[in-house]
Amino acid sequence: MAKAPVRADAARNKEKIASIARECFVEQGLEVSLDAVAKRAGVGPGTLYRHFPSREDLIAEVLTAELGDLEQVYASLRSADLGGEERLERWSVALRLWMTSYAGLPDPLRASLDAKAGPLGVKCSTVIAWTDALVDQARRDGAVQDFVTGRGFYRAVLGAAWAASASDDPREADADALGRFVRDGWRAAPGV
Amino acid sequence: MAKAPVRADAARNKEKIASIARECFVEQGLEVSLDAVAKRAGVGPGTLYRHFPSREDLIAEVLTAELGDLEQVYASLRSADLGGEERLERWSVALRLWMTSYAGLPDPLRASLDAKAGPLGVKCSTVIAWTDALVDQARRDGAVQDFVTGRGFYRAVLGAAWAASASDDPREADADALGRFVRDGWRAAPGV
Amino acid sequence: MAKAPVRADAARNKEKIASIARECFVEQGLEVSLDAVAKRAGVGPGTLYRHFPSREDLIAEVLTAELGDLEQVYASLRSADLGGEERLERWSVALRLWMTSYAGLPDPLRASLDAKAGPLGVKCSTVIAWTDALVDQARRDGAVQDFVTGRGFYRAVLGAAWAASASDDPREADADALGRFVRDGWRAAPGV
Amino acid sequence: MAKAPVRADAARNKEKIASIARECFVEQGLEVSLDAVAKRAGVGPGTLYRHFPSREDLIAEVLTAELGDLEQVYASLRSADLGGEERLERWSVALRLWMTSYAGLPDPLRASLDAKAGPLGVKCSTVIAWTDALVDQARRDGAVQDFVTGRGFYRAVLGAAWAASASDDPREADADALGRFVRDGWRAAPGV
DNA sequence: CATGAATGAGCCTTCATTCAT
DNA sequence: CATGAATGAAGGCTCATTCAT
Repeated sequence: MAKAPVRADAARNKEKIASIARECFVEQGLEVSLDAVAKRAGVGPGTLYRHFPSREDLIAEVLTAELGDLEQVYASLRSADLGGEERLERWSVALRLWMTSYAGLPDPLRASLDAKAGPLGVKCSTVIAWTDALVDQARRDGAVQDFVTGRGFYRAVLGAAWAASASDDPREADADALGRFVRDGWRAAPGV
Repeated sequence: MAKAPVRADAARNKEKIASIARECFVEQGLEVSLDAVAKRAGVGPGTLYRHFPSREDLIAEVLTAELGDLEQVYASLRSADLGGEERLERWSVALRLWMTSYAGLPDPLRASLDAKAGPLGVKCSTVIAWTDALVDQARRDGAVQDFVTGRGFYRAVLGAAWAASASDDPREADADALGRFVRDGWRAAPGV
Repeated sequence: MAKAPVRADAARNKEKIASIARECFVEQGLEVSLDAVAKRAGVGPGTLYRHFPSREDLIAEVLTAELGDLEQVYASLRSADLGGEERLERWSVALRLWMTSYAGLPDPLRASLDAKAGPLGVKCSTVIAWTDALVDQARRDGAVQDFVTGRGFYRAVLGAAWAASASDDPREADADALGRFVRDGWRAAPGV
Repeated sequence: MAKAPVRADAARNKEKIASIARECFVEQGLEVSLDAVAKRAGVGPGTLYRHFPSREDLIAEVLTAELGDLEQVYASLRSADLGGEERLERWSVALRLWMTSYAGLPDPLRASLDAKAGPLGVKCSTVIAWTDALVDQARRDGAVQDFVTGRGFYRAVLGAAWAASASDDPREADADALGRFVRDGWRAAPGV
């Protein structure tokens, strides 16, 4: 009952494609021609298609690597001796950086939020679960407002990440300002 | 004093194109084929191109109509007997609705924020100016935090509008939640 | 029985168009968009079309001015105290320069040679007649071979002018070399 | 030693396209719509594009067949027991016929003379090399004038071929007359 | 008579996806 | 299984010519 005798060369190919795709995404954004990726990886488009039937599959695969870094941040924040507020603030920064690993990433991320089934949706639900855990932890500290959920937090940060990502000009300031909106809101604190 | 002896037929055609384009945008989003718009408007692609050399020009034109509604909201808010907070909150809702008039609108809006020169940029700077005025008014009421600018407010609402706009499912709830993030932030009020 | 009360403004317009067209031809070659010419002349395309129903008409008109210069050369050569050979050689040079007044001119000139009826054909037949006269004169001096006709001479020079006209690089040398082919042929003189 | 494992079907397709293109060139000249060629060959425009990224590539390919004939002429002339003059004369005729295989061919040929890099330039440099060899051979026989080079000879014949090629009317006579110009020049032999 | 808006076929190119090899 | 050739429907854009104003 041999399960799946995954051929070594096939596995190598898949990995190769993913690693090249990552380079392309970094250099040219997520809209690169898949043909170009295949060519650069030294395989035919059919091979790419076999391993990653859709662009989203490829993105999901590539994002796994970055997910590793994010998980480390998550783990360290969980155990860190920090207030809930500080913890969540750091998480939102890490989240935003992850969401902007490649130009154009926020778009498929949003799509996967709405249609949860896709390959990206699976990856993202992990991140949302982490966010949920951190939000809960913060809630126990009384550090977040009642309406805040992990999913909502994730979506809000995603919107800010998207809005801050300009084509040429990174404008870190804008990203920071948007972070403040999401964290503090524009409204002057009641009673101030 | 014949400044622009706009020919009647040309004007009619331009208006026709814009109105058909609006229909197409509503039905299929902003990515529709321009040739399809032309065909449906009963004109050749060259005619469409004459009036609107780029997709952005067409979007800008179509958006002008919606801008009229928004201006009314602006005017009424300016003169309304409301606290700065309430005023800004209502503005943010109107802004969001305007920004999601068509599927895919937030994208060109963001692009026009970064490259201010385009035809959309011109339209949008008006909206930003209105936002600025309302933010200033609210600031005099002590209703907004110091870091808030009109442009920043606009961008934050845009991000929320984008994040809330799903392909199929409007999910009003999400839009509201995102509105709260932008208004109140996730952080529990200091001192709570 | 007023014949044709050629309106003054119409005449002025026609002249204006021709003069602007000449500028465009010099700068961009004969392939310029007629719309562009019209726009630069400050008239509508319809007006241009009324005066010059085809591109060829426009070229023919513009070429008339250059024709004036060429006629002067012709007149001076006719009366000059020169050998038939020298005379014809100088004519071939003048002819070639006229034929390359604008980039792309040789093409319509050749077309008008074959379809003699067109507006250009009329102009060119004058030039061919001059050439004929000079060839005859030279023949009486025993300076040309028997097979040479005015038309043939004209066509041979046209071919050389076309072949010498490169896009960027004028390469006068090539033009000279081609002139020698047409004058002397590649064959070593018999008896040498 | 599999150097180029050219797929059989691809090769067949490429050949098919080239052969259809040849037909179209013969019937309608070199300006045919490439889409039309593709359709007639029963392939999509993308397939044509894959094999021949530019019109020039297609022309170059099609010309290769004719080149075969020309090479045979070259080979037979090289070894023929002929005087240099006769040899070169025959070559000029073959050259002219090759240059007028299709309506409009002289234009890209001239372009490739100036910008030697393109796909046509490569093919043509072969022909020029052959011409050079024949000119040299003729020079050793004392059959050509000093100023004659292979390249110049080629260009002169090209100019004559262009000038002789009318749209409708082949006018063989004219072609012959132009041939005489290039061979003998219009000038009566010195000393006559 | 001038105007310039309208036409609309046609150009080349791209690229996700399929399928013969 | 890998390959890469083939597909073919768009896409945006141009411009000589016509004709309503």
